[in-house]
Amino acid sequence: MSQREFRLYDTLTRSVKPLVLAEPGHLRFYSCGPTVYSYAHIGNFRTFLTADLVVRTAQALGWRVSYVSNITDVGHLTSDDQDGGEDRMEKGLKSKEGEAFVNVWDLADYYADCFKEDWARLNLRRPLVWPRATQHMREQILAVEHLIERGNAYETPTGVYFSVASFPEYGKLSGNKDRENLFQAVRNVVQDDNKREPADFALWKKDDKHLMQWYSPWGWGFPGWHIECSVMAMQYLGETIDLHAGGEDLVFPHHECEVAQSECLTGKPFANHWIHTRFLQVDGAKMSKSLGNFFTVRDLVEGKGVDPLALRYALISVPYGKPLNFTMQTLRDATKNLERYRECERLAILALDRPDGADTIGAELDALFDATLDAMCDDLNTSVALAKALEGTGVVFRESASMGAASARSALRFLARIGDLLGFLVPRGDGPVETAAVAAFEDEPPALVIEMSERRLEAKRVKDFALADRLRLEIEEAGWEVRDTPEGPQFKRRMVPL
RNA sequence: GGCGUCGUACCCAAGUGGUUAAGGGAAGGGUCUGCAAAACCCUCAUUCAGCGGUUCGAAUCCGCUCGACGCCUCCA
Repeated sequence: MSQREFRLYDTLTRSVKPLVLAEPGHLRFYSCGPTVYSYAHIGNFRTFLTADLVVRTAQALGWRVSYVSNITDVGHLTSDDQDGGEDRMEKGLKSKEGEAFVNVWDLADYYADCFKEDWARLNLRRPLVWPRATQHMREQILAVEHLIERGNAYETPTGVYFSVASFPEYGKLSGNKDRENLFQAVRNVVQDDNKREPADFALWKKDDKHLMQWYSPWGWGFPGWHIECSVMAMQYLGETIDLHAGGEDLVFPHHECEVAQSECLTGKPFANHWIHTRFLQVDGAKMSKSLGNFFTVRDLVEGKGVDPLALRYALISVPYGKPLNFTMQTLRDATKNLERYRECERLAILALDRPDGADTIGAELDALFDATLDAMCDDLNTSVALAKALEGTGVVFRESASMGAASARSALRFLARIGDLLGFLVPRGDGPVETAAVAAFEDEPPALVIEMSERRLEAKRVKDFALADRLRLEIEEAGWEVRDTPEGPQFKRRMVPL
């Protein structure tokens, strides 16, 4: 369909290079998802949005996409670790919010459901599967057995460990190649004297006291953190995948360890291309609960009345490879732009009823869509993509007064394509974002507001403008804005001051 | 200690060797409007943290200085 190359920065080779598919036209893509011990925050979602934009761009190129995004529901602790490490799921259960759950399984299910809800709110594409670690225990145990058979892993009194020395390429992804540095880097984590090398990491932890445990050839216990992704990626996508994604923190140790395990299991490259999303900051600092700058999607949407699609727009406004400093101003800017698209769409829909006329904007809009897609293919340059897409609204607005139905159809087609590619526009009447929060921005105002509006219209008719203005203020106090248009009053939910 | 990123207007931000330094937000002026809102038009960096260097030519390459930040530890 398209001759375009999809270029992405590759962590492994530290360069921007075209995404090469093992099977032409079919992208096999694995993205590391969250651990469901609490609500996912907007930083998590920045990473998932990167994956979403990869999927959308690939689809715009006409590729078939096999997209897998896991859910980690085993609470790996300070993982490779000593017994003092605290399990995150367990910690979640002991926390204040955790009191509501009967056990860690219940907790995991709850947070996984919330995660999917937030996923839908931000209009992320659903993956082919959402595999969960607990549902692939057998495969993980088999993988560990194979690694022992191949001499890449060994059993100790506390578990089964991967021998880093058995895989000379260990460190190729993160650059942690230097032995001394590597030992230095892991010095605090690894305090198991039975390990052959400090950098060796756990494939299986023996623990018959753990809240989540399974029976294995090594007795009761639970799997190491890294093995689940190796196993699930290979199960759903094959031994070599085209692209693997995650947050920048996962480069080491998680992805480094995935590479080691997977390549020792198959003797083949695990992933041909790796992308990592930079962390999001809030008000210039790392997001943390203690700084009070920690946001979840639901905090913003339910708590502050933020339009989830505006949140999406804000979160993709800076390319994934650069840090994004999220502020309320970011959100305001995004909201403003999104409103512009919605107004643009409204005018185009109105123009649909006019005579056809000549399509005066179709070609220009097609070119702008191409420019937008080009930007996305250039290492997901969302800043440029957003700029090009927004130019399209200007084209439509300039024509809007004289626009015939033919042009209107082109405008709507453009908006639909941009919506597909960037995901912040949802086709009317369509339901991928099936939440009340989104609906709230499109629904009718309450009867009281309608009634005030009618009184205001009457006041305007009799030219009692003082009364009309007073009524407008009252409507605003009720949380709505009125705009007078040739088609009658338009209502818009008043933006919550951020 | 190791690895890495960034510093462009009031704010966000593109641009990484060569026409007038994208775009958005905010701000100011104008058109339109009973007034607004939306939309449209105009204005808004001789300059890219600072200092040197390379080059015919640098925001873009090199060096130093200053400043901000991330990872290496559970983390997206």
